[in-house]
Formats: sequence, structure tokens, C-alpha cells
Amino acid sequence: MAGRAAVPEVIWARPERTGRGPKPAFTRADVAAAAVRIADAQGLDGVSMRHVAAELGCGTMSLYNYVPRKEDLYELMLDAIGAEHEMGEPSGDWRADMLRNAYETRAIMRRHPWVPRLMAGVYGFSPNTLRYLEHCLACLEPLEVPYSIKMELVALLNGVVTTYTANELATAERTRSMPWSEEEENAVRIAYLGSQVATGAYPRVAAAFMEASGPIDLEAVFERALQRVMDAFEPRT
Amino acid sequence: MAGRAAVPEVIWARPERTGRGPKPAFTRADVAAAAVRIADAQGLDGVSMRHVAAELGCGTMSLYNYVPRKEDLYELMLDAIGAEHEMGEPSGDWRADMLRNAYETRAIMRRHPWVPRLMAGVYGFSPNTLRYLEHCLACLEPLEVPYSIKMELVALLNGVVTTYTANELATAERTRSMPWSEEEENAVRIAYLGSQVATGAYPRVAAAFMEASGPIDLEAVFERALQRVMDAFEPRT
DNA sequence: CCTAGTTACGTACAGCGTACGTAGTGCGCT
DNA sequence: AGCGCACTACGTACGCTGTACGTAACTAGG
Repeated sequence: MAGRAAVPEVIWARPERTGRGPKPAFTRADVAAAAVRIADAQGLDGVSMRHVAAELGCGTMSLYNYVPRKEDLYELMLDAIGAEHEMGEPSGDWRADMLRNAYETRAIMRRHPWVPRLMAGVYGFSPNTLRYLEHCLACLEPLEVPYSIKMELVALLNGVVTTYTANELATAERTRSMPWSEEEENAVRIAYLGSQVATGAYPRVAAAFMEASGPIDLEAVFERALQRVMDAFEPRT
Repeated sequence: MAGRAAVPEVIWARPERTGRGPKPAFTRADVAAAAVRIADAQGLDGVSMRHVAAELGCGTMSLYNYVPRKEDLYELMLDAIGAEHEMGEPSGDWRADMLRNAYETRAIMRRHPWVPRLMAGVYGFSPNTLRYLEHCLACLEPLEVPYSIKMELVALLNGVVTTYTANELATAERTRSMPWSEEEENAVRIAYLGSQVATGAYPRVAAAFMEASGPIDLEAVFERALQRVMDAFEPRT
């Protein structure tokens, strides 16, 4: 592979090993794991080709033998994350199973707060993404609607999980490289919000904040959203 | 403003002009507009401090008088986009109004394909975001549920719009800097998907693709998702 | 009026992705 | 068997990034 390809390429379609030449020092999984380790420890901005190479213990440019562009490294990372889904045998209760899947996805994202930011830029199926989709369809076997509708349900649920968890994690991931804490930043933002609401320019927003007595139960909000989406797909009795 | 602040700061809380010193050559809106113009024309990666400064016709470092960090430039851009919502008088039919809002949001994102990627990393309310939230609550006036539930509905609808449109736009925004077209890349990805499905390892995914006769009607899928979410919030009769 | 706070901006630096060239290795083919 | 080529490894170098810092010009408040 002398130069970079002038034609689109999916990294998963490229064989990991062709047989010719000295055998690679690492597997694709090694590379992905190293990148994930760095992202977990230092945030997504710590994932540079140089750092990942150093983590693996090889020269920077050697990385390009495994990954043609940095973007493909991102795809490797997302796929590695996808392997963390448990995907056990479906129970026969599709709502329970999908709820479990959603909570698991959220747990994975909390373990790897950089995932939402990565998902916004990358599109396409990877091996583990496909496995997860297959698993979801297996869980939805008892639901008697066409596959097209099942796909829409999976997409909708994943979308809800992603946006909810992304909002929860955005500040955490961002303040990582800042000299202040997540709590300090949130306090400042809430203070601004309060000052704006106090101007009276947003009466209904103000009323909404008045109505909320204590702190919001994010857990309950999350689960309610999922249940509502699933309600909408329950076949009419 | 000698050095950078060691304490969190919301750009909207910082006054645009304090009165002392020579008056700035541009307004905050000028800066935002220049950045948006570049992002529209060259993609989000074209938005560098140097390019934006050049677009404005000033030195690079002068930009830092208007925007303490690049991230704040992003917030300016998102706020500028928020101003494109029409926010007319609510009709009294909350479903029609919210549907209209959703379609408008999608239209805005299509006009500015970099918006989804930016939304993944930035959190917090800006003046126009607040205006939009207030507008949504105004549209939801006829819906007789507590404000907390209305907020959840707004969040859920916005989430759906964002994830659906993001998926639609991800490839477009990414292939912008590539030597190949969006169609070519999609073809390669679909070819890979087909080859994987053909292995038989994903029987249900295969069945789902078999079932789909023609190309998917993305428009119908989008609208169905919105309707379903709104269904779930309709008070039980 | 003076001076402190602001705008403007050139220079400089560390870090980034990656193009390119070279050296060494070992499988596949003749 | 052995030639040749595809592959691995990696150092160097280039253009680009965000932004810290220093300096000069300017203007409103005391």
C-alpha cells in the first residue's frame, strides 16, 4: 500500500493480513484497545496518532499500516465498544429485553464518555454494530410487526439513548481539559440561565422552572422516554 | 482581558462592549455570520481561527477579543443557527405546530450540515436556544400536562430530529474533504454490508433487507417517528 | 487631563495528520 | 531454489492548527 487510496474504502473490507511480508506486530484489536485506553484515560483529544503509537510501543507512522486514516481509527474504537454489549439469549419479553439493551448502551457510554461525540461524525455498520442489530432483532422476535418497523424502533430507541446520554456526558468530557470542574461549569451555566429567566423574557420557561420543586430525577426521565417510545410501537389492541 | 480566564465562563454572560477602549470593529453577530459562512462553504473543518479572521478581514489574534476560546465560536455559530427558526404565532393545534418545528429544524440542519456534529460536543442554552424553547412551550400550551412533561416532549422530539438528520447528513459532511463522492462512499459501504449479510451470520438482518422491496422512504420514516413520539404524549382518553 | 482597560495584531511554539522515502522481511511463483 | 514483490517499520518533513505573549494605538471614566 504505497499511497493513500483515491477511492472510498471500508476498513472492515480490507483484510487484516494478506500473507506477504513480515507479519504485523499487532492485531487490529490491539490498535483499537490502545486507542480506547487513551480515550478513557485522557479524553478523545488525547487520541492522536503519535499517542496511540506510543501506547502500542511503535513508531508513529507504523500505525498507518493498520489504519489508512485517523477516521478509521475512530471506526475501530466504536466497533471495539460495540463488543461490550452482552447480547444474551432473549427472554421472550421484548420490552424488558430492549430496556435492558438501552440501559446497557447507556452504561457503556458512561464508561466511555467520548462515544457520543464520535457517533455524531461516523456512519456505517461495523462487525459488532451488525451483531448488535441482529441481537436487537432477535429480542424483537415476539413483536408482531414487519421488520421495517422493527428497524425504526431500534433506531428510535438508540437515538433516545444517545441524545439523553450525550447531554449527560457532554460537560464531563469537555471539562476534562479545562482548569475547572464539571460542577463549576454547570453552576456558571445555571446562573446564566437563571439570570435570563429572571428578565421575564421567557415566561413559560420560567414557569417550567418554578414548577420543578427539587432536582430532576434524570433516571426516571430516561426510563419514561424509553417506555413512551416502546408504547408507540405496541400493536393496537 | 490580558490572559485567559481560569474560571468557567459563559460567553453570553460576557458583555459585548464595556465602554472603555476603542470600539470593536465587528459585532458578535458579524463573527458568528463569518464562521457560519465558512462552515457552509467549506465544511466545519474549514472553520479555523485564521480562516474566520481572514473572512472578517482582521488579524487572527484579533478574533480572541470577541471569543475567548474556539469552543465559544462554536456556541456563537449554534446560536446564530437558532435564529433561523420562524417562531410564528402558535395555531392552537400543538401537534401541527410541533411537527412544523421539527421539519423546520431539519431544514435548518440540511442548510447547515455541520450542525449535528457541533451539537454533539456543546451543551447549554444560548439566547436563541432559549427563545426556541419558549416558542415550543407556547406551541404546547393546548396540551394539558405539567411543564416537566412538556420539557420531556420537546427534548425527545429534538433528539429524534437530530439523530435522524445527523444520520442523513453524516456522509455528506464527511465526504466533503475526500476525493470521492458521497454516492461512491455509500455504494462501498452498502457493498460491504451486503457481503456481510450474505455470509448468513446475521439472519434477521438479512430477512429485514429481503423484506424491503424498494428504496426506503426516509421522509415517511421521519414523519412516522415524530407522530409516534407525539402519540406517546397524548393524554389518555 | 491622565491613566487604566481595551482593541489590534505580529511573532512564536507545541502539537497535529500525514506524504514520502528508505530499509528490511518473508511468502508466492517460476 | 531463489528471485521478486508486497508488505512492515519508521525517520523526516511540511503545512496546518489553537493560542500564549508582547507591544502599540486608542478612548472613556475619574
